[in-house]
Amino acid sequence: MGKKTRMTSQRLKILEYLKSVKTHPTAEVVYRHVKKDLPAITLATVYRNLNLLAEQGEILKLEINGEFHFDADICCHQHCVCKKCGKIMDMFNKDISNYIKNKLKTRGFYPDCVNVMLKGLCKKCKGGDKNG
Amino acid sequence: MGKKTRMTSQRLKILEYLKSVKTHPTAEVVYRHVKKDLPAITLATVYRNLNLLAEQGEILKLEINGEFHFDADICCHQHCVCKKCGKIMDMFNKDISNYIKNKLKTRGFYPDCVNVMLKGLCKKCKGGDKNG
DNA sequence: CTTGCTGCAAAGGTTTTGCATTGTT
DNA sequence: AACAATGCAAAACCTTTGCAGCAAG
Repeated sequence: MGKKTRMTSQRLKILEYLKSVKTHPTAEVVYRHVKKDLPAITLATVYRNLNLLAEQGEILKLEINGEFHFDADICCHQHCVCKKCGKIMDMFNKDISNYIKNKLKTRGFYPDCVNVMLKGLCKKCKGGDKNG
Repeated sequence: MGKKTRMTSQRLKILEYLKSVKTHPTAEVVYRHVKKDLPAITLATVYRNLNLLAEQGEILKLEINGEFHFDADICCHQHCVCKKCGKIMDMFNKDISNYIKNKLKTRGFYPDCVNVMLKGLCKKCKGGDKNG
């Protein structure tokens, strides 16, 4: 049985904000937005809630370029990260995730989550990149 | 054309060490091992070299649990990370990588690297985990 | 010789933590 | 009334950077 938790205004706002965007924000960005409605909130509280929500499986915690990013979309999808501008894009390809799960003859590993991350260039950066 | 670099004893040792192990060490771990042969080397030098080698595509830089890990095996493979003990295992499944590459109809993203990471429990931790 | 690389030390940035207080349940 | 969660401040942590001297080419 999971640890007992309480629903606070802070936690609710953080989750609502995350669910309202598709941008995979960092804790700092979540903090800046949530602070508009809850001026007294601190970054520490944001971190604590994001980590707790991630532990509970309510949100995803992604590691990108040395920072944690958070995503309220916990359905199977992939992430594309532009090496130049840092933009993070979602890619919804059920086939890929299903294929990986079916292929999993890992003999000795029991996965509960499959993370697919593509690094490269977005359309805009590819277009302007005459050297790459 | 790539930036001009020099092969130093430090860089060579770091690369040799990475190629000799299958453990995906952090910079700190690389530092501790390389220091045995090069007592004067500093952590800063290790970081600089690891980042340089990664930029040149000679090694992989992985983000796992808030730290960077390095891997001299640049062939297509996947990583399994145990959520309990932190162990990182390789999984060599050419099919998965090929499948992803073939499926990539990303319309507006130009990937040059596909990163597949599985999180879950290793055999040992699964065995001893009566609550999971 | 040139200039890329090193060691050293210090700084930078993100994330976590201790503690007294607050607020859910 | 319990005790989970908060705000505040400080710490912890990993990684990067400035600089003067060193060394690979």
